[in-house]
Amino acid sequence: MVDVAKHAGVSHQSVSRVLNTPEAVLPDTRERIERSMAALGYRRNSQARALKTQSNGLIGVVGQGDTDFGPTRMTWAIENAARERGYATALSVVRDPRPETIDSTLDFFLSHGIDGIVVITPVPALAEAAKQLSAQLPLVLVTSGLWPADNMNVAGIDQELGARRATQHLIDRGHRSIAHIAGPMDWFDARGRVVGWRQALAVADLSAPQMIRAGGWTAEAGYEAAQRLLDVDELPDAVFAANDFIALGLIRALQEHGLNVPDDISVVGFDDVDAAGYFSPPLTTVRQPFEEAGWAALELLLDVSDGLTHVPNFISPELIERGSTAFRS
Amino acid sequence: MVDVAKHAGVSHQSVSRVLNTPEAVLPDTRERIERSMAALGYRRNSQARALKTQSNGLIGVVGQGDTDFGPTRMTWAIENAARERGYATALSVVRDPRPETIDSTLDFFLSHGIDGIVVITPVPALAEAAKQLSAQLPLVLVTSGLWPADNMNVAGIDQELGARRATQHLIDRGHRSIAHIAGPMDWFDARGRVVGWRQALAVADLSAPQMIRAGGWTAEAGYEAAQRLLDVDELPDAVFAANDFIALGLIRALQEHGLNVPDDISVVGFDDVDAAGYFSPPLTTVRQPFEEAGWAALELLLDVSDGLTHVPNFISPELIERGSTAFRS
DNA sequence: GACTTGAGTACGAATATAACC
DNA sequence: AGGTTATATTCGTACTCAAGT
Repeated sequence: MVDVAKHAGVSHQSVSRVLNTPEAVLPDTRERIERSMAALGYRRNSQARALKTQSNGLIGVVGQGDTDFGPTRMTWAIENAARERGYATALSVVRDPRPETIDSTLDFFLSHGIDGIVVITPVPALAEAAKQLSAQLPLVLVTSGLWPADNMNVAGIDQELGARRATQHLIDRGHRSIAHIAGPMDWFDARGRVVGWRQALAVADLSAPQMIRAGGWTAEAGYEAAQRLLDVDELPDAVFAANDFIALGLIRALQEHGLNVPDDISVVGFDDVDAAGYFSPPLTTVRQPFEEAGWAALELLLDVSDGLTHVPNFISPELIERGSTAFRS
Repeated sequence: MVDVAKHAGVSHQSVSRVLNTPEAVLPDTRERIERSMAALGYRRNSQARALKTQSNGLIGVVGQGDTDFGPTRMTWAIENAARERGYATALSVVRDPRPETIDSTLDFFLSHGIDGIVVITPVPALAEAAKQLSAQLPLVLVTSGLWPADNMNVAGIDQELGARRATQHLIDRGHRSIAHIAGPMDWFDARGRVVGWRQALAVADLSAPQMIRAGGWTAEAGYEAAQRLLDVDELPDAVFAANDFIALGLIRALQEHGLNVPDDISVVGFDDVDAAGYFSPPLTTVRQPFEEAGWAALELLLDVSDGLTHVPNFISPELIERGSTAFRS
């Protein structure tokens, strides 16, 4: 910056002004300075700027787990939104949800001078840790509507609504006995989907026949859970699976039992993963609007940084009908 | 830091020494300073540190595209390796590979004071842009072995070897006519797998019957490509699909044509996605060691930062045998 | 002389205050 | 006086160099 000032024959203060309040500099002076900047290939040092302004244009995203579909997509969406707004995105993945691991992760972020954090928190452990941190810096939680938002800023996708839509879709097709294979119940998403399923059944005056808990979000867990579903005497008309991969494992188990999907039993998934349209049969599922939710989370974070408060913002998912659901004969 | 110094009754320089060269300070002085730090809840300001040291502990990872399996997993793996080494990971996703988009992305990174960049570059466009940048800061390319590594530091997974193993697996089971559905040919990975396939066939003295090009990495693209495969008179014994989702679309198309997998035709995929074991039939595929490759990339980057040069490091993938391949009757 | 500590300054941009026309 | 530009100082850390034991 001093170099530029020297080159343009002005003081470094004028150069700074061109960068920050260009309207307070005479057009010809400004132009001369701008030419000098271009000539010297000047680029503003972000470290020095960060030191002075107490802000380095870095947003942290804390995620969990490996390659779970939802969190991954959400991370990408937030990165996209952040970049549009001129922020870089720092990533931190919590591999195992023990308190000390989480603390060290958040601490790691804190010590790297982050302007704000978006915590994608599928499980309570992360949410609790985030709660403590929210006193220290702007923080937004991305999770389902189930989290008791006491003083926390939350954005996300309305899991209950998605589950209601999935269940209602089955009800509309004449199914009366609609089971649910839930995801890992420590996940907010899993709980939200259970609640939505129950709500839809209650509104239609149907009882909730069975709920099987899958041990994970994978096809393997779905397959295993399906074995337990098949163990009972009376099979349901339809099953709402907590995600697409669980649905995939379920379908496989059903087929191995000589059951046809959707003729004997309808199946709905959740997520709309890329391959869902090419399962056998193509899977009816619920698509989550991650891009939109990512935007919402970032806007919320920026508002929080500015000291504004906000109402939680939950985006609505959409049902995608394919071949795994049919009218009950 | 001055506060800590005042509290401990020493100069700020001694405090700095405790942080950077603790052995150069007397144990009791050090202890007193450490107590003061704890008492005041002192934490070192990373912005100021970055300004002085010209390094802020930030590694950039530039990725491409949306949620393609490989790049995503690789990103996660690098983040993991970086954190173990004390670096934060900044993420930047290039959505469309036009030169100006790429330049602005890399520029964005540069202006955020990054110590080094890992570019996960599946396509030439990104690789070219990265090449120019490598003069300005430590940079490592993650890609397949196909990239002509002229002066570039490259790490990755050996795509050709993986493809050879997949093809050899089919050859070992008595297949003689082994087709390939390739991924998008602008991807290095896609090209590497084609080369590996051809190599294995050549070694076994078999001709390469057909290569169909899929328009993407999705099941949809695989399904569409399979239609073209089925259009010709003579069907192959087996198909090596460029990834698992293409294989999924292919299998679906084959089944719609009344063909049984693996009895009529064997199929091998690539990636070993979570659901692969629950396709119908469970998919034989090639598993890529992303964690290991992520480590390799980061180590390479740190070496490059230290001015060392390195030989390219390509990790070997592994074949996972499941039910989609059988011996030729 | 070996070792420990302190004073002073640089990093590069932002800004309050003063000087200029 | 009002609009521009310049001077001087600040942010928090690291590090050189000198002083003290």
